[in-house]
Order: sequence, then structure tokens, then C-alpha cells
Amino acid sequence: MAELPEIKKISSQMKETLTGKTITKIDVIQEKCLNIKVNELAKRIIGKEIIDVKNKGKWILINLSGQENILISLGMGADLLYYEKPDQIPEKYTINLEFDKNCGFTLEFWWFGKFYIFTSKELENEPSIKNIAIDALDKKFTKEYFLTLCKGKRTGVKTFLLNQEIVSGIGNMYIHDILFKSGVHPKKKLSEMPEKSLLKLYDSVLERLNFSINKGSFSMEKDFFGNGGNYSQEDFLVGYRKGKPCPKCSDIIEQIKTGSTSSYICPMCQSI
Amino acid sequence: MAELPEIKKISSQMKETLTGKTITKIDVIQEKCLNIKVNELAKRIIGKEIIDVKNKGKWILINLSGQENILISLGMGADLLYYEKPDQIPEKYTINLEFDKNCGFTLEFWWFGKFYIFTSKELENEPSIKNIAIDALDKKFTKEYFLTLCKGKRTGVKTFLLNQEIVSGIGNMYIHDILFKSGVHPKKKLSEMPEKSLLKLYDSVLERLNFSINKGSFSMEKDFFGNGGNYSQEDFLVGYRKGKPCPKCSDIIEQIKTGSTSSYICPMCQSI
DNA sequence: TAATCTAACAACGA
DNA sequence: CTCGTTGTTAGATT
Repeated sequence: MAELPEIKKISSQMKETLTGKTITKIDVIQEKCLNIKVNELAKRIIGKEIIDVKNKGKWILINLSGQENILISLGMGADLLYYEKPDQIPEKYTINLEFDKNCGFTLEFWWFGKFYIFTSKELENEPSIKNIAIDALDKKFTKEYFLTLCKGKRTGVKTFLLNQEIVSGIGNMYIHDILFKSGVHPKKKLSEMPEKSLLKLYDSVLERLNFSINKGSFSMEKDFFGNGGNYSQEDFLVGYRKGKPCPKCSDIIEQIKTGSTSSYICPMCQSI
Repeated sequence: MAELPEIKKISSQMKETLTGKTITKIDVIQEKCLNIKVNELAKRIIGKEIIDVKNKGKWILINLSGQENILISLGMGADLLYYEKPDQIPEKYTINLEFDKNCGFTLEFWWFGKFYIFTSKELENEPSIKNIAIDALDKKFTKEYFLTLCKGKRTGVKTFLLNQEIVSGIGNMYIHDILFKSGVHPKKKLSEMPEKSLLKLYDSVLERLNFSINKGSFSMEKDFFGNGGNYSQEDFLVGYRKGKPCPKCSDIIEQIKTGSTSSYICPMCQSI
């Protein structure tokens, strides 16, 4: 599933490509992903202009003229693809949104994708996103802010970083290397980490996410133009590398259970 | 979508919650999922009491008083949700069935769901379910029985396990890991598998399904009370993990076409 | 990327 | 070689 590097990439491509365009048509093959009836949806968005596209954690938020907003969740994987001309429209799609000048995008959900509409006022209280924290690449996610988030918390560091209401956008793919890079065990309690260690953790979050972004994000995820990134399997440091040597100390990387998720760690570099 | 772990969970929740309740009203938005006209359906079920709820393969079978039966197929994904009070009724639904005391359930289909009614006599010869085999978690699904099922079959192992007339309840979600765990390629012919390999396959079927059941079934699938289970996306071994390493040998997991469906395999562990 | 049915065709075995 | 059985594939379904 897409984490911050993938979501930031696709939402910024959408912003660049779609801003200023006017919605002329919507075609919905499967209504279950909507929050309202398709004809009401059409009435509310046709003729509206794209003002802005951004991400809210792992959600994509499209702001339209007339105080309307589209909220998209890619669920367990989805293709969100731009087309320049009608003859590029894929054969299969769940939703097709057309703009003036015949371009548009299709959205093909396979599992649990969502395409919601809310007025700007409704959006303020929408449960899906109202408690999502700022994301790890937000300017406001500073060292100082991070330290205040940590203050008084006794939970394990992995649970903490994956909690979307504390900081959003990190998932169980990039977390392994973030923890490895800062030399901390996933089950280490925040309360037992000295400030120096927390600051190193903060740096690792930004470093690992930006490393992927600079590589164009994960290779298996398609962007708005159908391309994968250049962050490949070999770019993981310890993530998914059970049995291989640690890149720092050459000890053997282990896969351990951490609650309901798995974690990949170097047992030498990440003692608890 | 719902396979045995999800179906067993929701049908047992329905049995526990609904037994003894009397149907007072039915509201059908999409008539295509019915086998008879909605007004005839209403005539036949209103006033009837829920006697029992169980699964028949992936189907849910509700036995009513007066020798009537409701047969539900969740198709390719559906929400089947209980509500305690009318103000909890979701905005969008395909069917709403109300009981005395104002509770009820709604059903919303994604693709190809069915809501059929049959008398107990009709049910005996109903093509939809009359040839469905016992399910993979049935006590009678023993090692010995499995070997007799395999005998003389020439088809590919994936086709075989997904054939609901041979053994029911397995679908295209858990199959990936069942085949991986037993080290067999989805296109491997049954006739080319030694008995030892078939026994390993049998064990993998039970192990993977019970693993999910013990975790409360798949997290993205809602149960009768709207809750997901704890079997998350990372609990898949190779399923849906294209591009990630095999948990056994670290080779890269591939997505391949197998007939009209996709399969996720480790090319090293699952040679043909 | 999730399910099932059917029709037409292909392959196999006696 | 022919026939009946079994297996495969593509298309449709809402």
C-alpha cells in the first residue's frame, strides 16, 4: 500500500496536471465506493474547477470551486491514471472523471477504495480524516514539535510512528529502515529513549522518506502517468531482508513479531 | 472478499443476533439481485421468524419459519451490517431488512451479490447450491477424504481448490498463501503431485484458513457489527506482495496470470 | 487485484 | 477413429 512517498508523488502530479481544469463528466461503474448517489454526485461536481490537490495522510484531497471536495482512499491498492485523450482511457475502471479538453483520469479500485464528496464545512467533521495528524513531511513537523509529541508517551516506538493520529503517512514498509537507521528496536518504549535518541529517530524518518522520494518512490506502485519509481527491493536496508547481513555490522537480519505486524531488525544494531 | 474465515464469522454472528426475531419490513433498492419480484418476496417473508443461520460454502443460508429460506451470496465483496436502531441505518444500501424492535440489517453489494428466497423444498434442487461440496473446515474434510477427491484428477491445483463442487469456501484471496505454504505452483497438475505433496497441500489449506480465523479474519472485510478482523495485509506470505521478497528464500514475489485470475508466487519456492 | 455460470472448444481415455 | 467425459477459456452478469 502507498505510503507518504507514493502519495506525495501522485497528489503533486495531480495538482500540477489538473489545477484549473473543469469537470465535464463523471462515469461511475461501481457505486459502492461513493458516499452519495451517483446522480447527486454528478450534480455537485460537474462544472466545478480543480483548485488544489493535496494529501491528508494517505488520503488524497481534491478541492473544487464552490466549496466542494473529493476525498479519495486508494484502499488496498488502486490505479489512478491520467489520460490526455479519450483513446488512452483504460478498458477497465471503476470511475472515470473527465475534464474540458477531453483529458481526465480513471480510477480502478480493486479492494476497498473510496471516492467521497464533502462540502468544505462537512469536511471539518468527517470522521475518516478529522483526526489524522500532519504528515511526516509537513513543514510543521519540526524537531521541536516531534519532541512535544513524544513527551509523556510510554508506548513502543513502532506503534507510535504508525499511529496516524500522531504523525501520518508512515506505514509498515518504510518503518523498518527508519527504526534501523536510528538504531532503535521497534518495541523500545518512548519513555526509555533519551532526547538524543529521539532526535536521531526524527532525522531517520525524514531521511528514509526523502531517500525514497528522491528515487521516485517504490518501483511497484504506479504514479499518475502509469510509471513506477526507482526505489527497488535492494534499496531497503533491513526491511524484508531476513537472513541477509546488516549493512552496518554484517550481523544477520531477523524478522520478528511486533504485535500484529512483522518487523525486520538487525539484532546487534537495534537492541531493546 | 469473503472466504471461509469471513463467512463463518458473519454467519455465526447473524445466527446469534437474529435467531428468534421476526421480519417486519423489507426495502429493496436494486431488484436485480432477487430471484422473484420484490412484492412477492415481501409477502413471503414478512411475519416470518429467523430459525437458523449458517453457511453453505460461501453462501449464507437463513432458515425462516414456514419452510422459507433466504439465500445470500456476497459476490465480489459486500457489506452486511446489523443495526440496533433506525438511526444507525447507513445512507446507502441495496437491501434493508427490518425486524421487530426496530433493529435489522442492510446489505450493500459491490459486484454480483444475490438475495434469493426458496421454500425448503425448492432449496433441495436449487442449482446455485445443490452441488456445493462440504467446506474446507468441515469435520468431514479429512486427509483421507481429500486424497480420494484428488484421485484421477488432471486439472491444475489452483483450479481444483477453487472449484466449489470439490471443496467449498476457498477463494482467490487465501489460495495464494495456501499454495505457497505447500511449495506448489498454481498451474501444477494434480496428476503430477505425489501423495506426500497432496498431504502437505491439505495441511496448508487448514493451517492458512485457521490462521486467519484465529486472527479474527481479514481486516478489510467488515463483520456483522462493522468491525474488521486482525488478519492484516502483512499477514499474507506472498499474496498481494508483488515486488517484496519471499519470506522463505527472499526471491522476489511475482504476480502471474493464471487463466482469468492473478496469482502471487515465489518463483523459487513454487516451481512448476 | 474480488465470484459464478455458461457455451464453445480442446484434450484425454476407453 | 469415435464417443463420452473431463478440462480450458472467454464472455457476461447488475
